[in-house]
Amino acid sequence: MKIELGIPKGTRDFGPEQVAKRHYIMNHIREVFELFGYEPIETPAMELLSVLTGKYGEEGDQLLFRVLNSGDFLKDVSQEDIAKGAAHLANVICEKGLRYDLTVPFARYVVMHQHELAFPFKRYQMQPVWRGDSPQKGRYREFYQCDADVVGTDSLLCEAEIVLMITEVFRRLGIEDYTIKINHRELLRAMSEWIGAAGQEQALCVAIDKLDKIGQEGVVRELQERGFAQHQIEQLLPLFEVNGTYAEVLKHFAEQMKELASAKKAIEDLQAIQSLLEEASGQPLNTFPLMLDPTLARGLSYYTGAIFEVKVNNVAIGSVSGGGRYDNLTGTFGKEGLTGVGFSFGLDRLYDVMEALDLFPKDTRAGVDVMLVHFDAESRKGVLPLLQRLRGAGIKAELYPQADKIKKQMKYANKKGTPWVLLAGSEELQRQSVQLKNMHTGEQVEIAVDEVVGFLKQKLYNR
RNA sequence: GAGGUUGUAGCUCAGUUGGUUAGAGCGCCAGAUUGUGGCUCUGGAGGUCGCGGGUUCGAAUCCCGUCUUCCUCCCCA
Repeated sequence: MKIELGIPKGTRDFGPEQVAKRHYIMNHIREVFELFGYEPIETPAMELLSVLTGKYGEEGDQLLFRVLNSGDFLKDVSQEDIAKGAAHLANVICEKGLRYDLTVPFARYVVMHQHELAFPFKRYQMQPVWRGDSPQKGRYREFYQCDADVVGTDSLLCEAEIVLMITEVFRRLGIEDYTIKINHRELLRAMSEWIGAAGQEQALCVAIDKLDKIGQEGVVRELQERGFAQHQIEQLLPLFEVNGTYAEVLKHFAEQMKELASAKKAIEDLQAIQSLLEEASGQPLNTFPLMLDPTLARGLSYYTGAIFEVKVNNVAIGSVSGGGRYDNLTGTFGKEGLTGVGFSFGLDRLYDVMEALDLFPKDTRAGVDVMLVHFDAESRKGVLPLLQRLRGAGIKAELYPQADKIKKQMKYANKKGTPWVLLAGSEELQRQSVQLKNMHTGEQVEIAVDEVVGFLKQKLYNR
């Protein structure tokens, strides 16, 4: 019987080469997170739907993958439930779902473990998340987020350090041309108040967020469709023509909206972030690729303060990182008064960016340094002690396991990109020596068994 | 959720207005080279043309459905 092979839509397999590259990115991110004092945690792939729902806005809830209850999931279903439709029924027969991001599970974790934690609590987390939207470029149904959050402090130093972490990770990865966009939810609120549309900032955000995609005319049309009056739109438009440096944009808004409390809060925060960033780094703000973008909105509904998004320039992939401050995410889990801020790298998009810009080093693959070829049972036995000596010395080594022809063994090593091959037949073993062949250059030397470790160490580490 | 696109050998793709036995390159296997990969030469294996139905004497080709791929919108990492 032949079964149909495949993997679910929007998921992918990763081969050794891809995994090596993914680890390369994750290792750099991990190092930077730890450098800034964040500690790792992990949480389950599944969360209770009661934890997940209602945190991501309406759209987000629809993109949740639900997990069917085990056993007889129909036993408590009534005709009434069925009549109420699929959306209702899903809540009856599913009580678990795959996590949609790492921030909400983190908030849940903090509340559940609050007595064990030292606040401010700084954690990082690199795990897959799942979203049920249709796959396309840079968009997957299963992808990894590399998330760093701190809860229990409203210090804007955290925001400044997020900028520092982003720039440090990008520096290490070799990504040079990128933009960190920053905005503030209160500034968006101020804008909606300013045009007399208080409470409609959600609709406003969705429309103006598209400015760079559909242009000003498109945004006007979008705003009209969403029920904004002509005079409101006209009042709004000049705000987006403001461009210039972070400080200039900030100054513009400070002058325009000084009488609004919401604007005041946003402006104070953004100014504080600027000076903290300058003080922490010892560099003026213009050395950072930071842009104050009043049209940046971000859909996740739990953000309340500064929001971030990072875009790599000249690569057609969506944002590779995003985040922001959320004032009361733990409140819904019963722990009031905890404010948090965090951000996340999208590993898979970073991977796509690195690939597009050809930024991966050539030797990320985790193969062995040397493969031992054997000729027969006798020579295999003779070479086995050497295998362990190599490994003992920290040299990655393997012995081709079965009795195939030399040609086939060599081919195997070549295909895996193994840089060195060690051959030892009865003649060499009798002389207490082996043949070492460099697979890149084709050069081969005969060398005493006792000198192999030293020789390879020198060749491998003194390049 | 809306629109478009793709599917033929392991991979990348040809395949004419529907017409004999569906092709190429790369890869794979074997040999040239019985203790040496990568280059070269020779030979070989490998396909239910995504799946289901329909039109036709005849379908990879036309029609319908379905799944899948990739892309755009929405939204996001």
